[in-house]
Amino acid sequence: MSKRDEILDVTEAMIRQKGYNAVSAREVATATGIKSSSVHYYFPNKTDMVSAVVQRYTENFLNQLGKPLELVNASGDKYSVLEIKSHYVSAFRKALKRDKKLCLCAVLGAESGGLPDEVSAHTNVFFQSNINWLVTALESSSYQDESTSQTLESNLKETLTNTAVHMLAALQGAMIISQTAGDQAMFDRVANELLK
Amino acid sequence: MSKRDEILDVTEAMIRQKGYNAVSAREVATATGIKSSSVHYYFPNKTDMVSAVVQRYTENFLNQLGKPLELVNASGDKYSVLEIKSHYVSAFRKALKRDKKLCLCAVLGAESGGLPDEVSAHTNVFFQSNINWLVTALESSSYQDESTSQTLESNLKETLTNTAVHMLAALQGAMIISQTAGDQAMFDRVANELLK
DNA sequence: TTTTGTATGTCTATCTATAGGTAGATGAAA
DNA sequence: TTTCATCTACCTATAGATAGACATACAAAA
Repeated sequence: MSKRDEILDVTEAMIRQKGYNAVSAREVATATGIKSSSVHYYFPNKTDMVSAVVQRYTENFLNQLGKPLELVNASGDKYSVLEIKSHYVSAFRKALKRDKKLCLCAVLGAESGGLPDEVSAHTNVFFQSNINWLVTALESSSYQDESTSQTLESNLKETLTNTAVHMLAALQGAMIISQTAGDQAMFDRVANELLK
Repeated sequence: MSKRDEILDVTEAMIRQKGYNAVSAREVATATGIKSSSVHYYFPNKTDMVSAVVQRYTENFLNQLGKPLELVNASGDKYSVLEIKSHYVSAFRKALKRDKKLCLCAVLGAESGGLPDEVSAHTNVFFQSNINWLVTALESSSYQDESTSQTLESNLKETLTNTAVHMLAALQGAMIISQTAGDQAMFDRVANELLK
């Protein structure tokens, strides 16, 4: 792995654990076996560095989700609404349980009032992309789903957006509460509610 | 108002906007018209200061909610489940719309991995108290509510805890997304979903 | 083939600003 | 005359950032 990528990895992990302002170039440098001036060689300043982290994180996360219109299960059938939700919840569950850390953008979003504009803008992109992904995925499934056939089509997108924002918000909040309580079962309570 | 309270006010506001590590004693001092050494007169160190902020915040928040077993509406009737939920959602809506700031504990929870233990412990108390409040309030209403009569009583508390954690998580997440997006309507989308 | 040039990645050393915190003087109030 | 609340002055550590030296590697020119 390139040094640049190592720096991004370390920075991401540290921010997810402690927040933007608790991470310094020196600390990142030490953890990657170089000096802080070498960190500045790759990223002229902290804003650039963290912006790169957020962009890469967003990309990776969306890749992990896959294309919202190409989700098929083991039998080759298009995902149902419930399967989409379950798939989406799993992405966050993994992030929490595998890395034992919050979502990067939950942390940055919480601090967003004190971040460089560029960083909070990228954080917002993460949120908006997630909402888009969910709406797109749910939309394609909803047309095949009888339960929504009563809904006027003009309102469908609005309704799905509400669902999407709700899911994203609940999952972000669940990770925060779960981590603060030191109890992963808190996350599962929310995850289960979302799949009811 | 006492200088001590002024310091707590300013500190709370600043943390809610920018996070724990973006707030310094000097900044707090300047905003309250004193010197940083005077801040240390009231609070020997930052951990003490922020712990006091969190405790006061939790107290105030619970006071604002009222006693969970004494909630009555205009007609003098005990709150229904929906009324309880609506009452609870309103408490956060106020915090967001009046102060234009996140919940203090959403911010601290997100940073909790990098906070002094004492501070994150107090943050956790906020979360647990909220969950308790909701479970207690919902419990008293659920006994009167037909829709839950099928539920086995032994499972009721578990079920209500799931609902409570879910609501808290969704509201915290909604505030974060809303603030990052600079769009309060995001919060309302979630609030409406929770009251469906 | 040797030399020279240029880019890459790293370092040491350093700057300025700010952080958290302390010591101890001072003046007003009880 | 002691307590309270404030100040000035200061300390040490760390933050973000920069300048410029140095080594290596590889490519073009002599």
